[in-house]
This record gives sequence, structure tokens and C-alpha cells, in this order.
Amino acid sequence: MDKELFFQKLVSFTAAVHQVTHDLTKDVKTGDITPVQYKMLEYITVSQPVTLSEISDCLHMSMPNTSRELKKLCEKNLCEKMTDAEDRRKQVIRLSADGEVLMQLAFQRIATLFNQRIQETTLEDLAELERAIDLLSSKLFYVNPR
Amino acid sequence: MDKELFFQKLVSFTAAVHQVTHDLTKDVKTGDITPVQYKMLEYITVSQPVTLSEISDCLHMSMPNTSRELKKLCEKNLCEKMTDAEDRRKQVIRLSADGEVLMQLAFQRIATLFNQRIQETTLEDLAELERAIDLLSSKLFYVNPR
DNA sequence: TTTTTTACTTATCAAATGATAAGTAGGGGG
DNA sequence: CCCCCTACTTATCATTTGATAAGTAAAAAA
Repeated sequence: MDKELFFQKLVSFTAAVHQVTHDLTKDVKTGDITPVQYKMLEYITVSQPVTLSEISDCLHMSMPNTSRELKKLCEKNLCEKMTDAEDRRKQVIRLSADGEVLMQLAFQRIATLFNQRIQETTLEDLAELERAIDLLSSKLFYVNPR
Repeated sequence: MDKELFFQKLVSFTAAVHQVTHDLTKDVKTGDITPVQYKMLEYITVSQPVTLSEISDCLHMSMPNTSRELKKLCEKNLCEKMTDAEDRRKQVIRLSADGEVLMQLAFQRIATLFNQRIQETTLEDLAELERAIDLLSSKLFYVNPR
């Protein structure tokens, strides 16, 4: 097996993933979200409830910047922040009702676009796609805790 | 098969790809390249020779911004621009010798990091990974021409 | 109880990126 | 030759993002 070619493929693949997701999220402009803010919402959506430190760690953003952007999201009524009852230094962060709606829409949009791409795909192929994603997630694209 | 879950997986997967590639490229700081400039270099590397319009189209950047960033790359001696002999409005863009070296290093870095991740992977698993990438590339993460 | 550490905030600055207007110069009809 | 279109450039501006210093308040350690 040609490893050189394999890594070339990997690079092209990651570039393609970037471009496709870029195309997707650039239209999720409901409520004037910046790209970084969208990423934060995405992370909160799949991981809520979260703390500010967790967002900062996982998205590789500094605490001050994370705090600032989250504040904007709260001002747009997309997130809610609450002081943790057990450790009052911490902030428990969740999507607000508006935020849930927005992300629901965003996910639907993604689903729609991907559905267009898989409409000619058989169920078996779909299952294979899922296995491919699982495999790549576990072997290559897992996120290192630091 | 649960489509809802499938799309959830897709979103998590794309987010993971973003994070991993972010971790990779943030260290390719040789020559103070910005993220956008790195993406341009990556595109030029796999597609050279290219024109400015092609970069602009494929990376979804406006012509003025593409022109500006390419100029910076040329000033850093990473790219070379030549007027097309057949159509003198066009610019033929290639990596310079320095640019080739830089991207070689970048790709090696990527290879190193991914090698760490696959060192315990058998050859059969590797082949399966490659098939997974091929499948996802062809079915989901292909780039639409516009 | 004092000190240190953790979690987060506020303020400020610089750099990167995106958007737009207004150009230049070459190519291709008519 | 004149007009229009294409490919690209230059200049300018607003916004986004990243980085750093200096704070507050609570928890944990000493």
C-alpha cells in the first residue's frame, strides 16, 4: 500500500470536508451568527450542558475570547448561562429555546443537503457510509484531550 | 436505520475533522502563514498550475481578496506568478522552490501525526480506512462546481 | 485564616478576513 | 476601430478573530 498516496488522499479529503461544510454553514445566517459563534452553538448543541472552560478547551479558543463570544450569543438570546449550584465559579451553559430552534433549522438544512447527495444511495450503502464514518472517527479524526 | 442519528454523526464527524486539521495546520507556522494562505498553498499544491480565478472559485474567496493574499504569498517567495502566454489576462500560478519545500514539510507533518494515530492499525484496517475515505469522498464530501 | 489556584470577566490592541468601489489591460465580437 | 466582457489589481473599510493584561469571586490548599 502506498502511504504517500494515502496521505495525499487524506489531505484532499479534509480539504473537501472543509469546503462542503463551509458551503453548508454559510447559509445558516439566521440571526447573524459568525462562523466561530456557529461552531460554539454546534458544540453546545451536542454537548450541553457545558461550561465555558469546556468550550474553550474543545474549540481551542482562549477563555477571554470564548467569554466574549458567548456573551454575544446570550445577548442574541441563543444561549443561557447559569451559575453552577455546586461550584459557583462555574457557568452552566445551555441553548435557549430560540437557540434550539435555530440549531434545529441548521441541522435540517444540513440533512437536506446531504439527503440530496444520498438520494440515489441504497440502504446498504448508507449503512456502509455510517460504518466508514465510525471507522474514520475512531481511528483518525478523534480529538485529543490536552 | 435512524437518519436523525446519522446526521448527528455527520455533524460530529465534520466538527472533529475541523478540529484535527486545525491542530495540524496551526503548527505549520514556518514562514508565518495565515490559515487562509495555508489553504491557498494546499490548493495550489494539489492543483498547480492554477489561475487566480480558480483559487477564488474553489476556495470561495472574492477576487480582490484572493489577489491580495496571493500577492503576500509571492512576496514571501512561496509562489510564482506568470502571465499566461495564450491569454495574457490570465496568471499562471505555481509553487516556488521554497513553496515546494514548505508544503513538503507540511505534508510530512500531517503524515507524522496521522502515522501516530495509525501505528497500531493493521494493514487490512488501513486498506479499509482508505476505502472509507474513498466512499465518503465520492458520496458525501465532493465539491460542487458552480 | 491566609494563600493559592481555578473559573471566568472586562478591556484593549493587532492582525486576519470579508466586502465593495474603482480602476487597468487584454480578448473577442461587431 | 469601437464596444463589451473577462481577468485581475489596488485601495479602502468594517467586521471578525486572536492575543494579552488586569481584574473579580469562589474553591481548595496551606
